[in-house]
Amino acid sequence: MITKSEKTTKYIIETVAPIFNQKGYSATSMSDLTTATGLTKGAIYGNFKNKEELAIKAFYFSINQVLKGISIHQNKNKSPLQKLYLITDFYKNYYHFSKKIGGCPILNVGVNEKNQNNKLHHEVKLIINKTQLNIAKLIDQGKENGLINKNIDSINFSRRLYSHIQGAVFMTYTMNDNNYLFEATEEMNLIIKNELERL
Amino acid sequence: MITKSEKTTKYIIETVAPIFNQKGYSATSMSDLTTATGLTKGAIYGNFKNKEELAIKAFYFSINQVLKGISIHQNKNKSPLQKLYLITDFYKNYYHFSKKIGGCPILNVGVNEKNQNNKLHHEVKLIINKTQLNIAKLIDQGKENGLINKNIDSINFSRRLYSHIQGAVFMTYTMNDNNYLFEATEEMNLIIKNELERL
DNA sequence: AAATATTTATACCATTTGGTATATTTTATA
DNA sequence: TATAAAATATACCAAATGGTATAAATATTT
Repeated sequence: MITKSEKTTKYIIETVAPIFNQKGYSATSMSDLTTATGLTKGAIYGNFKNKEELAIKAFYFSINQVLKGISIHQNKNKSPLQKLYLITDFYKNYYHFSKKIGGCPILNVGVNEKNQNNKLHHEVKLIINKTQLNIAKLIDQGKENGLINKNIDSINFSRRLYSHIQGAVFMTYTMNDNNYLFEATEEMNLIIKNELERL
Repeated sequence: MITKSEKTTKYIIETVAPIFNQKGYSATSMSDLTTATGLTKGAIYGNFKNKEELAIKAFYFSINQVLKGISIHQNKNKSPLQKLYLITDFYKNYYHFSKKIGGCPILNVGVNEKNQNNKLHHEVKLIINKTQLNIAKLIDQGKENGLINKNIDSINFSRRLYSHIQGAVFMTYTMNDNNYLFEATEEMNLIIKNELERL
């Protein structure tokens, strides 16, 4: 059964996540959260230990939105090689996608919480490592299927790809210019084709 | 003649710049600044209109440290093509370099002040545009010298290069792993060689 | 429907925030 | 060295900060 507080807990997290994502942990005040939710501090502190706990849960909510988005997009094809292309394709629309959740949580928390909130920053590192490993796994599967060049260092390629993507995300956001993501997608697709694909 | 306040003004900016760079504008408090400088609020507000004005001057100080670093490094060679390689080479040591000034001011302000301090965010956009234009100019000079392929779209290539660099800067900082910058430098050098250089 | 448990609102707390008016000290000028 | 000017320190301000104790209201159970 779903209790009342479970519902409000969920409601708070969902309403608050984009705010934390936009402003960062320390720049987001409790009053930001009460006005956004329409609730009082009593309600918030009744469901969360403190601001930090709420921020971490909100971060996980935002991250899951992104991961779900990627996952759904990837399911459009079963081939591991095509799944790689679907990743770069997902990021083509990432500016529009992530705007709805207050920006890219990985970029924002990665930069904002470095030397600030260590717990949050720890979480973002875990997510990045996990994502990179998933990409590397795809490459390994492609090798087994004979679609991807066996000489490729999977984890190294995955790191390069991820770094490339995040660079374009940063530029697109900072310059408010979608083209960085478009250009990077094209470039990455070429790299995948030239370096990964087995002729 | 150099007045007393000009000296303290400079001292304040230099001491305070890495703090703003690390923590961001809103997370840096006046008390952070007084304890770091050993001065009182009276001294600071005697030399700066408010926290924002100081933050902007501090940002410019940090940025100039980076631009100076690049400039000095570039002066090692006169060829525009070699100057491009010297840019990527500069970023090989950028983690160590920028740590001394509290991180990469472009990355930090670009992300931190998006939707926060508009003045600061405006400044970072100007710097990025300026830097990208400078890279494009180098490419154009290389074309004139006959060293660089004339079919290259200079500004497009410059944007890609810059995006690539910032991605590696983000990853290196967030993951506390220098290798992202090393790997990106290698990759960029190859791209320059394969796409830009005229055989 | 009454009693109990859960959830939310209210009112408060000490501390910190950015900023200012003024007193004090330090520096430059006469 | 006395005096004027500039720079810094002190003491304060209202507003906002994260957090809490408790009262009120809402659900749940009996």
